[in-house]
Amino acid sequence: MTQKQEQLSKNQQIVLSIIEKAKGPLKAYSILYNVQKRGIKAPLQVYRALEKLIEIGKIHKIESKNAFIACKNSDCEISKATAFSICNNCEHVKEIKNTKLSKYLSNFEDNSGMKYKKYNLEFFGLCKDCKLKQ
Amino acid sequence: MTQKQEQLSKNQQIVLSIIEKAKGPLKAYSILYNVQKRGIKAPLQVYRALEKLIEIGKIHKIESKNAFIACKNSDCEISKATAFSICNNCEHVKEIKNTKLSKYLSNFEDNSGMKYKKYNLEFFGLCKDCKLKQ
DNA sequence: ATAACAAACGTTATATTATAACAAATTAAG
DNA sequence: CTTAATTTGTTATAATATAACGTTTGTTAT
Repeated sequence: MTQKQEQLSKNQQIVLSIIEKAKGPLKAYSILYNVQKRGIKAPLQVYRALEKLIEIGKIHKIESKNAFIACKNSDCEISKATAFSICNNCEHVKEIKNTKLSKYLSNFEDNSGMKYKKYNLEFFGLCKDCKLKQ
Repeated sequence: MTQKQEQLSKNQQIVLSIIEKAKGPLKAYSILYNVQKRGIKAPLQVYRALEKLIEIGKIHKIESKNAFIACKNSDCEISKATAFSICNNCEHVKEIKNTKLSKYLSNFEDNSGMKYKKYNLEFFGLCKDCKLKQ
């Protein structure tokens, strides 16, 4: 009856719920500030939860922002392949769910014939709202 | 006779030459350590040079590593569109120069019809050498 | 040449992001 | 139960990056 560990620990649940409620990506120390009333006192407790949540694909790190966002993409295979659009003006971040793109990148071979299972792609531009306003 | 500023400043030259000589991406503080004999004493002097060099496309930042690498890709238009392969084992980083890929990504439209001029893509895997050794 | 402006510099201090190290508590599985 | 693995709590500190200030240098137009 070997059962995969599916249950998140208390700290992991707390951190995940904050990130899922947020409208956009959150920084680690902003998460820390938000969870101090719930008993998490130290950065490391947050970073440990983040690490685990990334590992199991519940959240992603936006590298260019050092911020963390919930995964909205049910079929991203344990977060190995991620793509985001980032607005240069309002900083809005959206995960891109596009089968053609992910297939293209997963099958991409570089000039030496090498393939890569894991990638992270960040697009930058103006989101629709910001484009209109300018 | 309006002339574009092409000449790099002293600090910019120093920082660039260190990065160009390196085999792989360098961290800011490692650059700082390397240039202290040449009169650059403070982090900010390095970061300012890095910022400028990125702006003019001479170097790129590898976001997942917080490290900086010289641009080998003469036609990457002022560093707006970058792609790298990163070895998970030996940490070797290579800029990917692939016209099909860059065209594909530059022309990519997300599900809302939005296009992006700027992107950064980081592929992760095992480089050839590391693959053989395992 | 020189005034006016922009870019780069030097310096100190500090903010932000992330991990090391260690012991205790909790949880899962045999 | 008990062993192993994971998670926790805690303190300290490492690594990465920017703010704010005044000065110096370089460029452009007159």
